[in-house]
Amino acid sequence: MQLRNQVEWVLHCCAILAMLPEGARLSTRALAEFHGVPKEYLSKALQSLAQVGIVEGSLGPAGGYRLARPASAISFLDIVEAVEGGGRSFACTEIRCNAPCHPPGFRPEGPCQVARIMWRADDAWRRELAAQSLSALADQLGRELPADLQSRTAGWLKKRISS
Amino acid sequence: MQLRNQVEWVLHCCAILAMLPEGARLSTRALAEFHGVPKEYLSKALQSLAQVGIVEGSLGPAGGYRLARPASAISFLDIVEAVEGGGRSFACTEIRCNAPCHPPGFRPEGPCQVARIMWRADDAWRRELAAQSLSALADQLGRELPADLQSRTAGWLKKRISS
DNA sequence: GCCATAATACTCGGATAAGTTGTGTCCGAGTAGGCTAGG
DNA sequence: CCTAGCCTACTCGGACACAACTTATCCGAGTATTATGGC
Repeated sequence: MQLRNQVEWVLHCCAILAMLPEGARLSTRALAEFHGVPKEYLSKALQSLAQVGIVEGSLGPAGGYRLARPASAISFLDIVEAVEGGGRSFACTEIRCNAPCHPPGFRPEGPCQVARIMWRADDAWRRELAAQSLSALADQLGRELPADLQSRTAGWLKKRISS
Repeated sequence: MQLRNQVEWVLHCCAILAMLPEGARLSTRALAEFHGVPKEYLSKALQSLAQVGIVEGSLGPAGGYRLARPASAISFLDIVEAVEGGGRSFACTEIRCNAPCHPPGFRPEGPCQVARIMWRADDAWRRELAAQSLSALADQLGRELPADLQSRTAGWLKKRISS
């Protein structure tokens, strides 16, 4: 059970976007260069974010992406689910109905006991991610990153910011 | 992020094994027929369980699998990790080091802030699964399953039990 | 100087393809219990 | 009745095949900004 690497990419991209000045945009190319990942594939991941309204793209030169809502209103879960899809990690196929000693077409009421436990763990995972906002990540990065690195990064970004 | 269907299969198999009388074995074929899944592929999953000592197989006729330790000492996490592997769901490739404004070969101290949050969610998932034992599942099944279904199942199993 | 047009830089979406993983099948080797035949 | 050898049923492990998914790459269409050229 592995998450795609796109998840890592967009989380870092969102972190960058969250630290940008209000309204500033960054192009897919700039984000891809900054993280050293293929531009066109990253673009697909960012499109997924745009589709669910986490991020907002604009066309033309000086176009690019910016957060569609304040970073405090975007959770890790929002981002992960945008890329990875919202389904549960455990899919119950109701194999308990296949027992040859059961009458054919038998359907027990209530969800499978095994699935219930797996889903509860899944919910715990989701709760944890839902509790983490992008702004909290940005704050933490601002606190933990060495000052010289922050200023060098800010300088590099300033050259690539559109509008 | 989907778990394999093998996970569902072995969880149900373990539930059956946990409800068997002390020392009784059940062959892969019986388990596969009971759940309506391909015998040979299920066999691979059971081998994974045997490798980590959750289950114990024996050769020859009247051979088959039984739990290698009491059901109360087997957690859902044990079973899931046996099949799915113990790695984390989020793999951090340290793309924060790729920024072109950083000195080449730059390695920050401490784990990536993004990864820390993802790993915390992962830990919550693991904790939840580790807290659920096989015996708890067996108890719940004994309580919730209609009595007639239980006796029909018990009768079917009795014919297939070895030794 | 002003407007129309062209060039540019970006997003969007589809097509394609290689690599990896999940899913399933097949078969031979090894092992242990049961059955049969010969003493 | 006893024992040796065969048969059967099972696990184990490897090899193989197919499908789905991941991870890209490429290209054309659409759009908005900028640059250019004619008036």
